[in-house]
Amino acid sequence: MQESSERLFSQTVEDYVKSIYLLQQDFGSVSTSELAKKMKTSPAASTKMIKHLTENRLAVHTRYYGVRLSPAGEKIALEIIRHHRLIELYLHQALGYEWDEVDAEAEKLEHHISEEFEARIDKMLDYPLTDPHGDPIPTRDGNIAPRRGDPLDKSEPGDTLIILRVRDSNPEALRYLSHLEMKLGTVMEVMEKQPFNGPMTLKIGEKIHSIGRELAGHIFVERHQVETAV
Amino acid sequence: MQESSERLFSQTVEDYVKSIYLLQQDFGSVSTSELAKKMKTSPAASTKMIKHLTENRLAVHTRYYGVRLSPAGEKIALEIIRHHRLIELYLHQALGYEWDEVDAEAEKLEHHISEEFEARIDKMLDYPLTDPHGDPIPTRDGNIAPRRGDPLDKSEPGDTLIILRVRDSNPEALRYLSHLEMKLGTVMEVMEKQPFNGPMTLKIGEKIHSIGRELAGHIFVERHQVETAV
DNA sequence: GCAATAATTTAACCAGGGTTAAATTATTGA
DNA sequence: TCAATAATTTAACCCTGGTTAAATTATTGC
Repeated sequence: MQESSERLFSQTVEDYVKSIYLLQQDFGSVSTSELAKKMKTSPAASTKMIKHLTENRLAVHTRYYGVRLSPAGEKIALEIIRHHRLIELYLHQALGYEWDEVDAEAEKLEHHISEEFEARIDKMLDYPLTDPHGDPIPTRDGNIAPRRGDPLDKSEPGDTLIILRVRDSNPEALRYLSHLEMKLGTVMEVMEKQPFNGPMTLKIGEKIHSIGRELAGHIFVERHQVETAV
Repeated sequence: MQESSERLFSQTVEDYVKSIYLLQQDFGSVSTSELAKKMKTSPAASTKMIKHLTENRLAVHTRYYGVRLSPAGEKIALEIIRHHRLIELYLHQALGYEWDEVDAEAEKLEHHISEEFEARIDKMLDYPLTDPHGDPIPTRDGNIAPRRGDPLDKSEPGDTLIILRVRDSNPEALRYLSHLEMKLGTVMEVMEKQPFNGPMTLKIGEKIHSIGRELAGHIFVERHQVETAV
């Protein structure tokens, strides 16, 4: 297919750059095999693309070590991520998608909307700051707020917490969380934390739930200020 | 890039099939060069794709004569056209796009929406029958109503007409028509038709407008039944 | 310190969808 | 009818983004 007239880099390049961005924010730099795994291709394909990105000054690579985006690469990543998160929120707010359904749809659309479309949904959503999973939406000029919250599995019994963000990677997990009434803004108290990486017991409203440590690591929380009477 | 898991044919194939459909509805069968022109590629590329479509039983080709879609090809074309026209209408109704802006945006999105998305906007628009240019929207099971209206340049002075459909191909023309208050449903009377392919004079409300014969050929109308008192 | 293992890179290849140039077939007008 | 022209097809090529297999480099355990 012929490349769109207004796009500078192919959809494939956009996808790789976005993936590097998301991986490097957790690990600083990204290995060939991590990238290959995320892109569902062979390490050889990953190596080739890294070379290509480096030649186009979108990334900096240290052989046998890893890759990082250059400022130019980061700019592109943030544009795509902005599209992705705006679309996710739009699907949720305007079309009634659940938070576990938005990622897959946004994944396809993010490369194909115009600046016009971006501007219109941004306005319609009243210039939102976060997507349906609590991730920050980059601004049009390429700024992004830090991700909020600490992993729930680091909290201790007695803590009263509010959910600020969840990992968007696993739709099943998201559906399970909805089912437990755990959503953005939900307030809960940590009751117990079983040893040997065992489950955590949480009090949500009047209900008690128990969730595994791994799932807890996908939920990001902050201490909740208990409201005080005047 | 890797092909999407749920799509059977590439976006390029989808685009060619759609173009063949649109061309063949005017001319019965489509020549290599017509197709190449529409796709903005070389005739050689067009020939190759025609061969590919034929091998995949999406089209039937007679060498040095032309190509037609098979029923399977037509089915794919109608799916894409359904996407296209639903998206156009959605952009118009839900996001305030003008009728001259919707085509370009829909052109890109039509290949990347899910069945889910299609179903949701279809419902939101209350199962519409036509797009913002008056073209019929195919049903989900692949039926399509005939295109309505006859070209305005075939009408004669004295005719009272209603606009049912316009060619969507030229955004500038569409903008010009809006500017003259000529939209779907607009009623007008033909006052004059200059000889030698000269302009037509039209009465719209209390205003008189004159438009060229070629533009008139892009407007499709039907005799308007004058409302009679009870 | 070095052999075994794991990760990375290179090499050789493939398919899709483009290109231009040359060859072929149809069509048309004298 | 037949030469000139126009359209179409074929051939040879390119680029992107994949693959697998082989070669190279790092890392780790003894």
